[in-house]
Amino acid sequence: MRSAGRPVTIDPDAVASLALRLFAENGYEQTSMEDIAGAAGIGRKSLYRYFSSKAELVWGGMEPVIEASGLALDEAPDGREGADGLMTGLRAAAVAGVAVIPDLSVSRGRLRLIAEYPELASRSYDSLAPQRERMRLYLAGRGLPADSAGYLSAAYLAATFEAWMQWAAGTDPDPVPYLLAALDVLRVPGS
Amino acid sequence: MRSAGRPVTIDPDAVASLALRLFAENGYEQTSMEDIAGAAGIGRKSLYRYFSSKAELVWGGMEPVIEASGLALDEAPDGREGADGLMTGLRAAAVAGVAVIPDLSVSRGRLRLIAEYPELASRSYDSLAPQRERMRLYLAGRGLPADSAGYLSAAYLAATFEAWMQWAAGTDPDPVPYLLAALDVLRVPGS
DNA sequence: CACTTTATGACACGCAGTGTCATTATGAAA
DNA sequence: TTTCATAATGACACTGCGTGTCATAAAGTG
Repeated sequence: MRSAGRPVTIDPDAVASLALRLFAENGYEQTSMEDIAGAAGIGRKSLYRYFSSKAELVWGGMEPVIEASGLALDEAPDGREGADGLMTGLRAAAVAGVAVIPDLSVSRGRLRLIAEYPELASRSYDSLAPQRERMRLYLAGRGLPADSAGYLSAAYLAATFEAWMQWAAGTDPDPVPYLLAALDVLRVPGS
Repeated sequence: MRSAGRPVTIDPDAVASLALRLFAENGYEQTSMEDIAGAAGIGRKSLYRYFSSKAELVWGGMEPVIEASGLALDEAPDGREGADGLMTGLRAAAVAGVAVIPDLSVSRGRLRLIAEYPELASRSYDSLAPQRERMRLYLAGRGLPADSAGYLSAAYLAATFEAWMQWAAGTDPDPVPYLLAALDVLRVPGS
């Protein structure tokens, strides 16, 4: 319900896109927030209003993917289906993220940047934390012991993240085979 | 072969121990590097000579554990033993780290601090990177396809890290059962 | 007693991230 | 049109991490 006030004039997507280009050209660490703000024609403080951190400029674009993956979990059948059913749910969640990516080459650029700078890669732990919790609840809600659910969701996220990294490093158009191969290293305990 | 020069007067272990105490008392972010240096009776620059970052004060103490785990991999039998043999190697590596910990309660303190501050937890990705690479080579050197080795080592580290977190959150003296339970979510693909 | 080596810390700098506050642009109401 | 409320904007200042430089002090060696 916006009724009054100055409307938004900054396009966050355009700014993130610009930042990504600057990072690719001059390097992530060599590009300061002030550089980005200057190139975008806005002030540094305004930049921080849309992106809470420098890393957010890179990771922000991955959020729809993560969100879609979480939604797929919620929509999975909620009966007790056993270990095979759980693995099917994990596969569905992993693959669901791919569908919402408008331009795979942009995501590849993001992920390559993340792979190149440890500072960005380590942020995967934070960026994927909500998804880890969601996965944990999904598994625990289907009969998996609480501790196993925690271990499996942690392993799931690490494996799928590695799959995305592997895909980004190459030139294959489709990330799905990478994701499915990554899930092959997982196992639902007690089955 | 040190022949001349002023000998070391700073005890890094004592400084890290002091820092850990300050972090626990006043909070990690509320304790600046200058606070720590002041409490230790040294200068800020000298503090940085022994610890390359604030996080290093916390994570540094975990390095012997990680190193011991890596050594266990090198010492594992190097024949082609199949999937069961590989899992045995992983278990040996995970458990080997426990043996070198002089005082479990200190490690518990470290890990609780890491669990409390996302900034520290996300650093696990960097701190465990050498171990991830070692594990990858171990697996790839025993017949596992290169991509599977990458996925499995990523999942292994995430699961065992989560196991350490779970152990640290509780009061059980022995972390080994947590580690073994975590490895139950892993699987050697193609078997 | 020189001499060499090395720890030490004072000083300064760049940059991330945060807070405050005055200014400006806009739509809505009078 | 004028006034008013809303919200974006950016100027300024500040804390703290991490880095670099450089002069000084404390030891062992010849």
